[in-house]
Amino acid sequence: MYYAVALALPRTMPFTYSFDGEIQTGSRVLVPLGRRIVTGTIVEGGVPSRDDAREIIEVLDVQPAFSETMLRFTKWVSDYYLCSWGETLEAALPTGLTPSSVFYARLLRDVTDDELDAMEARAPKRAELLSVLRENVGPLRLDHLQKLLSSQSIGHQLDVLQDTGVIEIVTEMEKERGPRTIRCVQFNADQAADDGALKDVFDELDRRAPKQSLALGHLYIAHRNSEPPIAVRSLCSLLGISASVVDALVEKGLAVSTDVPAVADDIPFDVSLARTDEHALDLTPEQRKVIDAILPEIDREHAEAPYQSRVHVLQGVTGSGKTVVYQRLIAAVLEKGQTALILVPEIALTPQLHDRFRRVFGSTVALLHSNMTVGERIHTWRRIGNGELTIVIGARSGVFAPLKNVGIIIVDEEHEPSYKQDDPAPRYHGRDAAIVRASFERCPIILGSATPALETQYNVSQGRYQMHRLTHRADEAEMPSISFVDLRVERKKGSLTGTISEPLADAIREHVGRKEGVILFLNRRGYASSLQCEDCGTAPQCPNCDVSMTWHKATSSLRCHYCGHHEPRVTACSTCGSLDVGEVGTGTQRVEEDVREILTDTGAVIERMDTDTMRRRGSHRRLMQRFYDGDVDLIVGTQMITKGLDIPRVTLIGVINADQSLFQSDFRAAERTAQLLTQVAGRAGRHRSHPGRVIVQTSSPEHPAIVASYDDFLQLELEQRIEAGYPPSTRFHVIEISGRNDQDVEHVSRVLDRLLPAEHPCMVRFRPTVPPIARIRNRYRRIIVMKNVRSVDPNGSQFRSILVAALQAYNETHAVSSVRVKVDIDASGLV
DNA sequence: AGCACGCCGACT
DNA sequence: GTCGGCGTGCTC
Repeated sequence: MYYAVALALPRTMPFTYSFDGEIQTGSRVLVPLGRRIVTGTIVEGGVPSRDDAREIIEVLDVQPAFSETMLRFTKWVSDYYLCSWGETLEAALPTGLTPSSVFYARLLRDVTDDELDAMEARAPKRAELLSVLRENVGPLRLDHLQKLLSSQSIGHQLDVLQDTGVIEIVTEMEKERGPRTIRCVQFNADQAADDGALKDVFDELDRRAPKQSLALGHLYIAHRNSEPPIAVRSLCSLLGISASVVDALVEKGLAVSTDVPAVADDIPFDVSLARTDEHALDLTPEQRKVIDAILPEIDREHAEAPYQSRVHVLQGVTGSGKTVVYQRLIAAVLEKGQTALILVPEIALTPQLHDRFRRVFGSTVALLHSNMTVGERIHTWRRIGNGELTIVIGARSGVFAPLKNVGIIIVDEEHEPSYKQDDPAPRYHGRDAAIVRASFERCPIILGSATPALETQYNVSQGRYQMHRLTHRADEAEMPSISFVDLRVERKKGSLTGTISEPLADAIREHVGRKEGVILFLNRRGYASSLQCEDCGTAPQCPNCDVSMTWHKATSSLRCHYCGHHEPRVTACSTCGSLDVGEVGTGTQRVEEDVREILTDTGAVIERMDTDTMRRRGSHRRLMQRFYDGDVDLIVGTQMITKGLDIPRVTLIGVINADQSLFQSDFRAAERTAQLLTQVAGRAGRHRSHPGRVIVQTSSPEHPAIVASYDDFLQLELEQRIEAGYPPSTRFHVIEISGRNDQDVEHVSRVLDRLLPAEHPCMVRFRPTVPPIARIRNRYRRIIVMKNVRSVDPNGSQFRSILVAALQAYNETHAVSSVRVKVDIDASGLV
């Protein structure tokens, strides 16, 4: 029997393998690939035979990892975003469920010092390899060995050593890691059968090993009270004993130890930041209306005519109670025995959301996020697959959660750019993929946001999506008052304290003086400033990328955001040698210093929140807690601050420079700016007793993205986009060509330029250009921008066949492997 | 994507 | 001979 197996190789069709037996479609299998062993997925059985077909080594699943629906869905993603099916299937599986082979080197005999010395002269590399291997006891992983020798390739040396019989290469499979476990102990119940024997045991222990007696006594009482096994660590710290005491009890058979899966996401957050028992809360009339509109789609009978999945948009101002609407609808879905999928942009930043769902739905809520360990993720994924967990809250990749019988999908903050994946294939959009999944699942989908994306708003106006609005805050708090400070005027007056104008400074003092919470928001991508020579204007550049490096004062280092390169502070300008190198630009660190100056001697506690300070697990949550409790007066932060922040104490929000995200060479810059400002303003003034205030500093107080209402802005922006031929009137795609050698890259860009038709009614295509960042990670770049005109080519099929034909022609006849060609469908706009 | 294979130039 | 540094082509 021959099977089509999808492998995570770029632009390849599934491979054919043989197997003596039946395997269900969607199962993961281990197959040989060259000299490696990799995990693939059975996508079809009973395919035509091939002479060169090799045999499937092992079937990894009893129950297929992918359902029929998920196979069709992942196939759609691969076709739409132009990658191989195997790449999408790999992205859909948690890391760790796609084991592959690992190679080890093992020393076969002793190597003497003399032998090594002799080798040193002729083959230094080989000698070094052997000596490293000799130092280590046992086999050494080849990738580890390569790192130890800091070498690109050690293949040749290994071959020679293997041929001469000094070493052997062992192949092993990566072991699949289970969930993180905690070692627990409990009393061995068999011992309790006979009270007399038990007493003897304790008497003996009291004489010989009092600590063991103490521990056993504790375990015995726990056992009598039918308590669950206790963690060894807790027992030890409780009784002040060491783990060896417990080991001894286990050794004697008096106690049993078990490994219990640890639950990762139970970092307690004990304040109920909002309503505690929201499920019992009365709904506002607006909420009621939305629920009533969507509920019939959930309550419909299966027997009814095939249901066409509907897309609902829920536009609700901050605090209008979107979450409650989600919860009510999900409750209805669960009642029918179905499951629910919730996508959020960045889970690590929205712990409250999880708390709120946990409170209502208990332990059936699964969280999938990047901070989980491999084991935790696998454990959760399995429990979702077997129906133990019925509600999934996940980031972008959560769209691939193995839920069965999905009854509703919710994409919260649907406008967030982070839903678009851009580096490893598939370069999919989480929201758009979710809409497609909903249609495969035949269930309704809700796109929620206070500031819907322009595309979404456009689809509403075209009648494709159904709009629902929540215009009032559920807590009946008033909307904050917004005022603008013209930075141009303030600058002329000379009234700025660094980055902060006098009106904002006054407001900060006033609100902090009243012990109310203040947030200062910096809306720029990135978070640090850079250095610049004051004589010639040169800024230190990254050696690998054509960008200026950012200046991190705390570590006194320069860093590149694109490749991660970092180096210590430069003392002199690399171009003119001047020693006057100063800081430019505004980062949170800079703003923090300015605030400290303004609040000197007030004893105010000021904290910073950006990717730098929030790297550690749980630090975001802890800072929020302190802010909530009033232990922190003011937070300076980046966009991160707009997420999941729900703190009544906050009565003043200052936007340091609203223009900073406005003038970027990207067609979504204005939209993003308007969204950020609307979102951040919504964070103020949560209670009637504390009216909120928002102060926006800007140099363009006339720009609609800054001063207009969000809905008005969308209207204006839509006209401009249509005029310029940008989404939503077109689909925006980018081909990126990159490589080490600029000439090769240039050559390939010309080849592609030739292969793609210059003109076609269904598209507007640009000639290859050098992007604003001409080099990243030492690779030179070109881009070809293409706009697929929707009015001519409604479903994009015309454009698709043109593009696929060009790429195929390139790969078959012109491909240069030193140059990489990547296609970004529905690109974000940042090139 | 990995990885082997082959070719070249440098060094010894 | 050794070694590193590419570019090229293949993996059922």
